[in-house]
Amino acid sequence: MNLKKHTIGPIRRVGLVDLFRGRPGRPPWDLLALTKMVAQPTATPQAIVGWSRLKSNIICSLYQGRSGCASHILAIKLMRAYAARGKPDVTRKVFDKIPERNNVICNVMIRSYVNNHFYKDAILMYKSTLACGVTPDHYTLPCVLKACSSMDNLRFGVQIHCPAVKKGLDLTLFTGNGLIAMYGKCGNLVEARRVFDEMPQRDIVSWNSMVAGYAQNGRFDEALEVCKEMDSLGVKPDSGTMASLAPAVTNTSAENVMFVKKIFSDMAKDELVAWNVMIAMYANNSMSSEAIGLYTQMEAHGIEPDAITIASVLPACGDLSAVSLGKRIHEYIEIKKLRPNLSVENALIDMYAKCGCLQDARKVFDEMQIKDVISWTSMMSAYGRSGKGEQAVDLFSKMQDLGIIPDSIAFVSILSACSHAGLLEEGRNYYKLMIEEYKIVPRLEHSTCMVDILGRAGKVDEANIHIKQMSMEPNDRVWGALLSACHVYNNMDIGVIAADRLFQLAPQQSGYYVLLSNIYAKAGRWKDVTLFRSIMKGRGVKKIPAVSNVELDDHVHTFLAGDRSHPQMEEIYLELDILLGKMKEAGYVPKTDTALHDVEEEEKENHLVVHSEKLAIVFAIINSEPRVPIRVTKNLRVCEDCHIAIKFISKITERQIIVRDTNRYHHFENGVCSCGDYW
DNA sequence: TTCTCGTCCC
Repeated sequence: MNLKKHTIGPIRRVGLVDLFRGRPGRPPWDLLALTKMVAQPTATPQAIVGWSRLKSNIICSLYQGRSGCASHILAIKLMRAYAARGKPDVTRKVFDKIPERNNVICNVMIRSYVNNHFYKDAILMYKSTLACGVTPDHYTLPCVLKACSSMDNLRFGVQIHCPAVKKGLDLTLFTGNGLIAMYGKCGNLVEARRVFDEMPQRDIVSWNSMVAGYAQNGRFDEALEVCKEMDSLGVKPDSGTMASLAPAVTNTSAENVMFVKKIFSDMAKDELVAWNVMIAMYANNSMSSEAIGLYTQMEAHGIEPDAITIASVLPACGDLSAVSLGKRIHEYIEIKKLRPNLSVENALIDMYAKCGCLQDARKVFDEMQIKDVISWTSMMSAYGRSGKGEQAVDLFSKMQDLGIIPDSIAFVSILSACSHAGLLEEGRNYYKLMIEEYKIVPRLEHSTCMVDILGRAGKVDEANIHIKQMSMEPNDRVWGALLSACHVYNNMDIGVIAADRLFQLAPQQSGYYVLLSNIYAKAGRWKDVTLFRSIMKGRGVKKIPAVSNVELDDHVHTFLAGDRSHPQMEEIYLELDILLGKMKEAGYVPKTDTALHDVEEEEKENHLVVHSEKLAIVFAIINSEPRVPIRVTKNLRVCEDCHIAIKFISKITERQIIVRDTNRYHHFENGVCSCGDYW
């Protein structure tokens, strides 16, 4: 519709109102059309402005000397239009001008507040309507209950329950569902279940609310149980069921993932939410390739991704260093104008950071109109992982200057940045600041960072003391950090203590056996190394196979150590041989003392040559244009020999090589690594 | 009218 046809000059305005007056019982059709247009998400700013100019007089005129159904219809439309555009304050202005209010108008006002997350105002409005003698009905209560659950306000929720029972509304579908959701969200699952059980009729939302209640409170088995109960009663789960279940299936068993996958596969694939939940579930269960695969399928299905899809799939791109897909998604965000959106932008920063594209991450960060503590944290950890501790420290003070309060995770980020950059004093200060200024109780993650900071700086004894002074029981990561320090600084005494604890806490983690074996290997105690290998075998511990990923043309290629399965393998090994020759000419000496096995030097050298990251890098060299940076992601820490070797490779081939291991980033360029050989 | 999905650290 063209706004020009509805000129909104003063003359026309009087005309409209006159038209209305002349036809009691019917609102002027073109005004209604205008209202509808303003309510559309596609309404232009001009339309809104035009409408605003109308609104100041229109309501007064409408109600002049009359009150009636027609005036109410128009007023309600106007209120809804403003609420839909996120302006509950303007809605309220319209509301205040209405002389006689019935419960429909009050309901609309309350809902405007709730839908715009103004929960306190919604509850205040509810109270004042009660005071005015307007009685709440089966439209009012679900809405007010939603406000209670969003605020975690169990006390007021219970106060709603009483009048609901008096009127028998608790047995109606919508109010009953609202009660279940409220009790569930507020953690009173017994009461939620009671309401659920007493409802004479239930629908899919009742079931979903019940599932959500258990899932949100960490009672995952019960959430799954309710799903199975539905199934046995022939109630078909829908996309809402999947969404409700989502909190229950992050970091969960393969079995649970399969369960949700089954629900998804039995369902019509036309609902965005279902896809979003599936993608998020894959991403949250370290199934990044599956997440990306499903995203591609979704596009093929013609379903348009929204901001939530994007925020769910980007971490998977980051995880696999799939930067070309990440960039494509970035373009999509710009095309669909999904920015500004905090979650999307924060996810973008993280994706670029994990792909080693610091500048791109920083660009997104700088362009953001509003930044929250997560944005700052993401950017700090981006610098941290790349060994740019000073920049992280710099950001931390800027964040403080802006009055943004760092939370527990922000401190994990900055501490971890300090550890990667070897900033011992800064790390100590931040730890102190966190406890003394911000009154944050240190979590295991903070201690892990502190042990890491102390340990990497060679203060192995002090790190050991830190562990002894912890108020919480140290976990395997804390001991693992200490063991790594012992490995770097050849501290066998403390290393054995740490390893001893680790073998109790995480007997299946091969990495720790390898570290301790390597400490023995460095000391030439091959008997102990052999002993450990037999202990590992005896306990059924398997070495996690080293895997390196490298992206080429939107496709992720995976290499195992000693891999010969890749179709281009012959070419890769040939090229590797040539490269090795050049490297040795340039002064490369394989560093063999960290190899686990007690074998002859030459044989050890062969083991090292075929480490997965070397294969991945050579593959990328063969298949990509000169000077294009190579990005490799590894599932374990990069070993000392590979680190030395890649420095040579970066110089010989004049390539930037960016390797991400489990701990951090290594930007290799012209024979130098960004970590300064400190990792 | 009611339910439900996303971002940072280890």
